[in-house]
Formats: sequence, C-alpha cells, structure tokens
Amino acid sequence: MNAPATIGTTEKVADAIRSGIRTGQFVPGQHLVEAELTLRLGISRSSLREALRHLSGDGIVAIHRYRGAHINRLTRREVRDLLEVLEQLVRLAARLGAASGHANRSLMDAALDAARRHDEDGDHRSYIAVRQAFYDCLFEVAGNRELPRVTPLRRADLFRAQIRPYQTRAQQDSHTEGYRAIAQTVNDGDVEAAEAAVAALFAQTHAMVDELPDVAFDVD
Amino acid sequence: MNAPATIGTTEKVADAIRSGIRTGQFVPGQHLVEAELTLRLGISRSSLREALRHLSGDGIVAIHRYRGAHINRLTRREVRDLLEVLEQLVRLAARLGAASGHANRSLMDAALDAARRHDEDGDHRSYIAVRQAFYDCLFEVAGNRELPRVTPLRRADLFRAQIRPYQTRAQQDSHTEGYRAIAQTVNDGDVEAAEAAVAALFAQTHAMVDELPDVAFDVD
DNA sequence: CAGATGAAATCGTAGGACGATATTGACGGA
DNA sequence: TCCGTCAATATCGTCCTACGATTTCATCTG
Repeated sequence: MNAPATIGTTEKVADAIRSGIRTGQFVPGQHLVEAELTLRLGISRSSLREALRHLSGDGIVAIHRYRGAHINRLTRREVRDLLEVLEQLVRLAARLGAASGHANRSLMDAALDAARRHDEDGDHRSYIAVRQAFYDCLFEVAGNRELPRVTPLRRADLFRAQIRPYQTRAQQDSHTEGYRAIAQTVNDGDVEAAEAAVAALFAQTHAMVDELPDVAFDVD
Repeated sequence: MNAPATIGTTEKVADAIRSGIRTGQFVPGQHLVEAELTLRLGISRSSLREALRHLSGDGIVAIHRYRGAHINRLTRREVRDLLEVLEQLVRLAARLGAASGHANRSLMDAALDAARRHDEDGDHRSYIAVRQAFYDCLFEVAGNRELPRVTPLRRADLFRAQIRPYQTRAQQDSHTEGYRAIAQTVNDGDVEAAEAAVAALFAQTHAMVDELPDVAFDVD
C-alpha cells in the first residue's frame, strides 16, 4: 500500500486545524496557544507541536520563536502572489486534463454535481465542498502527482477564510460558475478553451481582490 | 523583523539533512533511524521528530507509521511530474523577472559569476552553488514571494542526488549554460526569450531523464 | 507619563516511559 | 528444501515531566 494503514494523531490534528479554518472555527491571525489546544484536542504537546510544524510547512500557520504559532493572515500582496502562482498550476492541470482525453466525464461529473447542488442551497459548506471536489477531480484527470503536493490550496483556504465576510453571494456563484466552465472545457478535451477558462476565473478573482477593503487583509 | 532573531534546533536539523542530501552524506532511499540521528546530531528526539515532520512536508523524507522515515527516492514518473510542475513555476519566475525591468543586472550578475566559476573548477560543490545562486536570484528578481515557498526545489535536489552518478560533466556544463541563458534573457528584459530559454532547459532535462538507466530511479 | 522592573505566561528542548507495530529469525511440518 | 507460525527484537508513536529561555504585561518609580 502507498497510504499508511492507520492515520496518526499528528495527521488528525493537522486536519482538524485545516478544516477548522475552512469552517471558521479558526480565524486567520488567531494565536494558537499550545496548552489550550492540547486540552481542546485531547492530545499531548509533542503531537501538537509536530502537527504545527507540519502546518507551518504548508504556510498555514507561522511559528515565531518563543512567541508561538498563529494562523497566517495574508496581506493583499501575498494574496496576489499566491493567485499568480496558483493560476499557473491550475492552468497546467487543466491543460494536462484536457489533453489526456481520459475518462474525464465520470470524474468531472462529480464536480458538476456539486456545483449544481451549490446552486440550490448555496450555503458556505457546500461551497467548500465544490472547491474541494473540483480540485480533487482536476488533479486526478491531470494525472500529475506532483501537482496536488505543490499547489498551495491550503494557503488559498486562508484567503477564502479572510474574504468570506466581504464576499457577496453573487461573487460566490460566479466563482462556482468558473469552476463549472473549466470542468466543462476539460471534459471536452479542448485545451485552449480550458486554459482560457482558467485565465478568466483568475482574472475575476484578481478583480475581486482589488475591490476588497483593506481590513480584509493583513498589514504589510 | 520578518525572520526570527535566532534559529531554532529544528531548523538547524532540517538544514543539516537537506544539505546532507546535496553533499551526498544522505542518500535517497536511506533509512533514518531516530535513535542514531539523535546521537549523531546531538539533539533530543522531540526536536528530531519535529524536523522530520517538517521535511516530510517538503516531500524530502517519507514517514511510514511504525516504520520510520527515509529519504525519498523518486520514480522516473515522479521525476517527470516534478519537472513538469517545476517548469511552469520557473517560467513564471522568468517571465516576471524579465517583465519587471528592475535592477536585474546586479542581481543576476551573481548567478553569472557563479556559472563562470563553475566553468573553471567544475566540481560538484560549485555546481550546487550555481543552482542555489541562480534560483535565489531568479526569485528575487521575480518579486513574487509565493514562488520560493511553492517551488519544489528541495525535491529537485533529491532528483539531482539520484542522478549524480549517471550524469556526465558535459551534461552538467550544458545545464549550467542553460541557467546562464535564462539569466541573460531575464537581464535583457526579453520576456519571450526568457520563457524560451526555460523551455529549452527543461526539454534538455527531460531528454536526459529519458536516457537514464532504470537503476537511477525507484521502482514504481 | 516614560522607562525600568519583576512576575507570569508561554515556548524550546531534553529525556524518560510504555504501548503499538513492523521486522527478523528460529522453529517445525509438509 | 520450502513455507507458514510464532516468539524476540527493534523501532516508532504518544504521553509525560522538567527546566531554562524569552516574551509579555502589569506594576513601580522617577
């Protein structure tokens, strides 16, 4: 097997914090006190510290010596840099996926279904599910195993968490529609259209970032 | 300050292992026994385990439950996937660097100097220095702070370590010349030429990977 | 009110303990 | 001889305690 038979405590803790960020349980900028977290999660300090070290590698938390760990809060510039890098990687994924001509349909259907479901209820939880399903599928059809390792999706989750209070329902729907467009073009095997769809989605996101108020971001 | 005032034990250990991989002290595939490493590095198990967790995040070591950590050894496919991703990111860096029209000259000069020095002595240590200096400068000129975080250079070091015994001096020089060409085009602010130079370098690397024997890689 | 100061909070590292699991090698039967 | 079983060993995962190092913050002093 490639995957471990059982999941260790460290992974569970890291997942708990990651999902806590997506659900709003942890807020960007929040200070993480070791003693408190060990109690709350019912684990030892060793395990927690390993998990925090793991998360700091993903750029989710920052650790300052003797000052502890805190959930990262991105500056506007960091978000722009992040989007710039992310776009290239998603473009690559879309290109590979469209070119593979594989059994994309069945895979991308999941993302499309999720998008449809989001259109119906439209709360935040299903929005997260759409994002997750979309990227999972995209990386799967792309067939490049380095892509999911490198792509800073967890860091993008930080961004999502930061801007959530300032994002309108219309913007969210528009973004989901962007995912749908990419899935569609990848499904069709149209490489150029897929890349264009990715570019359009990120152009839209960049525009949104430009319009957000300063309070949505960390100071430089 | 953005950087911590002092460096912690964890970082020192991680750096020691990383540089150990570049210098050949640690070999891809090698099993890392905690007890042995704690003695060798003169640190506690807590610190070592944090460091290993950190390195596993970079994809340098793999940790299997109850079986310990070992230096990753890439399969041919993993190398291809890695190069595919790496190319996109270096392309982005080159494009940004060339477009910025910043004070590139003074920055890239360092890389060019290193390349020239390598041409003279041509041992492996200076080759490593060239690589390091080149990427440092490139990311600096690109001005995107997410790039150095995301770019899997440490993983590429693994690849370099694996193929070292099978790489000829001519191939190494050719690769260094590729760096020089990229630095030159970025310096000139020629975006298209810079991207072409990156593409050429990676095409060459891909060709080399295709010609390497199976023993240079891990089994799938 | 600014700066010094000391106590409290928190982190970094070390090291020990013990259960859990994988690996190894011995053993016996087909 | 070969193969499966099983015990012994090595190693890891997790928890715990301890203590020095450093930051943080409230308090005191001028």
